[in-house]
Amino acid sequence: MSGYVSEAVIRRLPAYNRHLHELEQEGVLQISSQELGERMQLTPSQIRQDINSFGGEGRQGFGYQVHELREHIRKIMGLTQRHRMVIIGAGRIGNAIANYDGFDHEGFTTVAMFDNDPEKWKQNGKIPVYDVSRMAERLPELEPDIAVLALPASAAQEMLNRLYEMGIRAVWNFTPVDLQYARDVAVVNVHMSDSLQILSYLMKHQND
Amino acid sequence: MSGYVSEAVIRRLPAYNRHLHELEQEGVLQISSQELGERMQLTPSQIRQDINSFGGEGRQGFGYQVHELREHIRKIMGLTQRHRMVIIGAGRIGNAIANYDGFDHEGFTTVAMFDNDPEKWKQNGKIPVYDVSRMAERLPELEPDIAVLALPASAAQEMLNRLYEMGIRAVWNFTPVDLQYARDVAVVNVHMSDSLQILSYLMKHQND
DNA sequence: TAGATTGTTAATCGATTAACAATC
DNA sequence: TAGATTGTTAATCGATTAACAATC
Repeated sequence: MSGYVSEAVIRRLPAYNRHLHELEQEGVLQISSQELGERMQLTPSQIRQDINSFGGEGRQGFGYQVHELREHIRKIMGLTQRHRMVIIGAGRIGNAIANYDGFDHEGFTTVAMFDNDPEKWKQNGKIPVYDVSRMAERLPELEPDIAVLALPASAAQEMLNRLYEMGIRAVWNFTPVDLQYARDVAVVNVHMSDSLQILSYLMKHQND
Repeated sequence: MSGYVSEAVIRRLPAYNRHLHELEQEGVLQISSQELGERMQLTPSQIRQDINSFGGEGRQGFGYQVHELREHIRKIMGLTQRHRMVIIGAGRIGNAIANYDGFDHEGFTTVAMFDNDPEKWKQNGKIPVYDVSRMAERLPELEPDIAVLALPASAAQEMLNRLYEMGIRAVWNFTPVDLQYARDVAVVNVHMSDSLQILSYLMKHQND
């Protein structure tokens, strides 16, 4: 039965999606919680708990239909519809995201970028780069549902506030800032420095 | 007393470091678990439990010395020493990492990149790009302690194996692959697609 | 049907929060 | 000293694991 999906499960959903996709490509049609667990390094018990919590269905004695289960996951994750992203900041990170084909392939299209440097106001491959001060005019026609923050940390919070006023309710944050936001906004952080610091910690404590 | 530091605490360490750094820059000398908790969106209780678990010390009636606490955290995270990184893959992601000044500033220097495209075997700003097939010859003089995987997913696992043979014991993985590795290797993943998919999930379930 | 594996309840484990005595 | 806030123990909460009856 599909009830409350815990944060812990939500964080694992992309891994389920990824592993089931791999299985599909290998031509595997059906898999038990035992086998999937070995692959994903989770216990069979946890696999079954997880799948039940988000309403996936298996068949006693057989296991789970790979394709059916993946489609169910894609549906509840909102991956069956396309998303339109605007990237705020056309620096290294902004451009790396804009040019990474993978996201487009997974349903996330970058429709425009914004920067305050006039040098950058030009077509960048398929993606136009606009003046960030003209964002309010541009957004209605662009119809983005996600904004990507790839600008200096010092400008991040105020930009989020502006984006909120313009109707943006989902933000993918690449700045090393813990943003403050209303409860009706979804924010996911990619704190790369944090992740590198964790690696440093693990290196130092490998033998503990 | 400094005992076992849980995974959950390790994941929060970079945020402590970041917030204490901000406080230092604001000229704040001392802070209570109450105030720090408000800032970091954690309960005072958790702050005290966390700090005690990694051996930080406060003073009853006063709170924690900001600078002293941060230095303690930097020390146990291994951030007081420099790290030398090699980036495997000189594509968009590899270059974005190489050229992001922030990491260098925090003690992580990129000493070289490797790629299999001869077009890219040249000096890239301050960073040389070498032939990936010559990695074994190059690594001894470069003395890296971290390898960054920024190459196609299909090549990631084998590259990790090769790097292990060459003595690398810390890997920062940007490929969308769950790698298999020996217990004496530290691996931290930056699964950007996963993070974007989680955003998609949150957008869809904002009103649940 | 018999065997396998799910769905689900119960037990365990770990992390967070609460409470308060210790002490600066 | 009195007030404030830590350090630490106990209580609670949530997530993971184990167990097993249901059932394909």
